Amino acid sequence: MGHSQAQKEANHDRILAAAMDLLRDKGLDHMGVAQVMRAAGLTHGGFYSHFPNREAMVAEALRTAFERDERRLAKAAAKHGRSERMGMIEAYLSPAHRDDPAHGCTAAALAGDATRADPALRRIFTEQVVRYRDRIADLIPAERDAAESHALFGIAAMIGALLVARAVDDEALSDDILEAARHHLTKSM
Amino acid sequence: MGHSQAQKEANHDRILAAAMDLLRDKGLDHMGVAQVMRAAGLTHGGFYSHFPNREAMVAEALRTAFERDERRLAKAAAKHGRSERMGMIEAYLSPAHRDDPAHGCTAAALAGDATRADPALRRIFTEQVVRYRDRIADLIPAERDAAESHALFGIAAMIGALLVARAVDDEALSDDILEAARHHLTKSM
DNA sequence: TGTACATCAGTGAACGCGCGTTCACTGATGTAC
DNA sequence: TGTACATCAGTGAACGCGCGTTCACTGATGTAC
Repeated sequence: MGHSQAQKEANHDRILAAAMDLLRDKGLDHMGVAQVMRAAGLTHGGFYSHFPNREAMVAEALRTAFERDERRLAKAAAKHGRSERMGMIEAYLSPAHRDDPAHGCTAAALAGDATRADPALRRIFTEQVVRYRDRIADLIPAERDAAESHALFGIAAMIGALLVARAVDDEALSDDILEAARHHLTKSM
Repeated sequence: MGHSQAQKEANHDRILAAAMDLLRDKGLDHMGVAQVMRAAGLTHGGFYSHFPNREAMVAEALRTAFERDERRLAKAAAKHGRSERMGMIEAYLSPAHRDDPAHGCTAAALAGDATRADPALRRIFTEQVVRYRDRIADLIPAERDAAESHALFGIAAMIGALLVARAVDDEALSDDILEAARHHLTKSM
């Protein structure tokens, strides 16, 4: 009830934060407007003074989530070193990351949905893949083409491993998948 | 308009075939009962003389789709040989496979959805991953544990590559992803 | 072999529910005097 | 500095649409005589 510019901005941030978590947790299709607003502590009607429609919120949440993931990677990548790269792989393919999709890699959480998503969302997803490729290729000591190829493979393999590890309902098997991916990726990097 | 046991069985098969295609094409959540029935040349009301509910159809379609994928792999795996294995990887990671999900690998088509699916469906998915692991490990000349680890990594990497290649809206980039995965996987196999 | 009858696969209208969106209303905020 | 007024973020009921499910009905199939 009532409002102020500062309040509105703060609420917008809370809505967006809720949207990002639900996006990664429930997927593109299963995050409802009312659910997001409830998670942000508001009622669903007020949604439309923050976004023109659901689609716009999803797009902004996706873009913002990618920006933050990207910034995190950039920060980690700043301190180069082979052991750093290994550490990133270990962290990405950890049970902790598998078990907390809501706060994990957005690209992995949405890779499955992206195929069938609106063109606008696929565009955002694609741009992020490109950024990841470039950023990771920078870390690989090889000719540019080889480095980019290596990076693309690494991205695909890590996302695939995380996805399948999450899809499977047998924890031991899921651990095996992560372990296998950690083993083979750290070996080839 | 009338019926016969033979007709019903034939219709059941057509419904199931339509369901499998739509399952892989649209995903677990976007295949509608009416849509499946229309694709099978029937009206939606008759659905319930074939299945108790939507969930049962999805489960049967998923099981059947996996059985067929599995049989195809078994047949291909029968003729062993290193070049055969390479051929399987090449085919799996081909643009043709990427561009025709409706008739492609069911596990890849549904890896994203499986995470958030009903327990019953996750069970089916998991059992298929296990079968793939065992079947593929049989082809790898190494100690059993190493072979299974290699198989799990290969499965995850191939699914991941296909998924990301499908998600991306830039064909050149998508081709690069497939190419990178083919390169690195055939090298390590 | 022909005839009357029961069965049930398939039809299409209707129902209920969830969800995105709209809308009349509210009350605190911020502004004009 | 105080007072009257306009704005608009947020509320909660209501609407429309899609989709899974139900149901009364149909007519060819298959059976009983």
